Amino acid sequence: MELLQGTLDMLVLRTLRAGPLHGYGIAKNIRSASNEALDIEFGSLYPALKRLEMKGWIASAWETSEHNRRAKYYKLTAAGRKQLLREHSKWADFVSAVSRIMGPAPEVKG
Amino acid sequence: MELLQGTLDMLVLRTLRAGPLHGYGIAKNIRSASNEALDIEFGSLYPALKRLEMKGWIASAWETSEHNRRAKYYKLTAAGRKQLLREHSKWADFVSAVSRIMGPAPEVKG
DNA sequence: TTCTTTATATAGAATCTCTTAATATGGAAC
DNA sequence: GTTCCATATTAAGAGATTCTATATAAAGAA
Repeated sequence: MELLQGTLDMLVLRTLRAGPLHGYGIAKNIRSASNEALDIEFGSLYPALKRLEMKGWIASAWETSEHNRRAKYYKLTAAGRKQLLREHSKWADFVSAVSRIMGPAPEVKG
Repeated sequence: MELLQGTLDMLVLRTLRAGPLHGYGIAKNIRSASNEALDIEFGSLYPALKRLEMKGWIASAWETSEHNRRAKYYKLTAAGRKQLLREHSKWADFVSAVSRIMGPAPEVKG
């Protein structure tokens, strides 16, 4: 599923709240946590991780993965934690505003 | 407020469901219907209207507005109505998937 | 005649996501 | 040993949408 622009960063930060994880793991985590509804493309994810690190919201370190491969582990910084709160709150406001206009979702068609 | 990419078209279609309206009116309508939360920029709206018309989801005609000015009135086509259903349903699915991951919105800070 | 509101349009920048492809290694299967 | 699959990262380029800024124009009020 294509993501709406702007949600990826938030989803990544939220996923890292549970602890450090490498890129591949983040993507798998989001995918399974959403019941396969959200499929993160690596071509979107890695630029996003770079972005988030440049902004100081996550920090990275090379380590060995649980499958004995080298992998870059990312973890939330204190600033990232605050950013996550801001983004979550903003997202909730946005969804609420859009829902006010859209009304109840249409019936699922056979 | 910045819109998430992809929601503008849906909001426009939804607004036109109530009847034909010109661009300026659509923007004002969305703004007030969202309690001033969603502020549509004209630089986003007019390209969107062009896009929607090219796709056959809306049709336009020049008329005289309620303030006696020339204005281009847009109305939903049958295809636009179907498209609106699709987009609304997809939006609901997306919000549901993201919410599953994000959990409850954070408390509002003073 | 000046200001505010109504009304449309376009160019260009900024941003994000997606497609595609390249690279590399560990472990299992054969 | 070598082939295949899952794991893991990276980068280039395209595509799409939104935003900033600007130009134009006319009705009506002051």
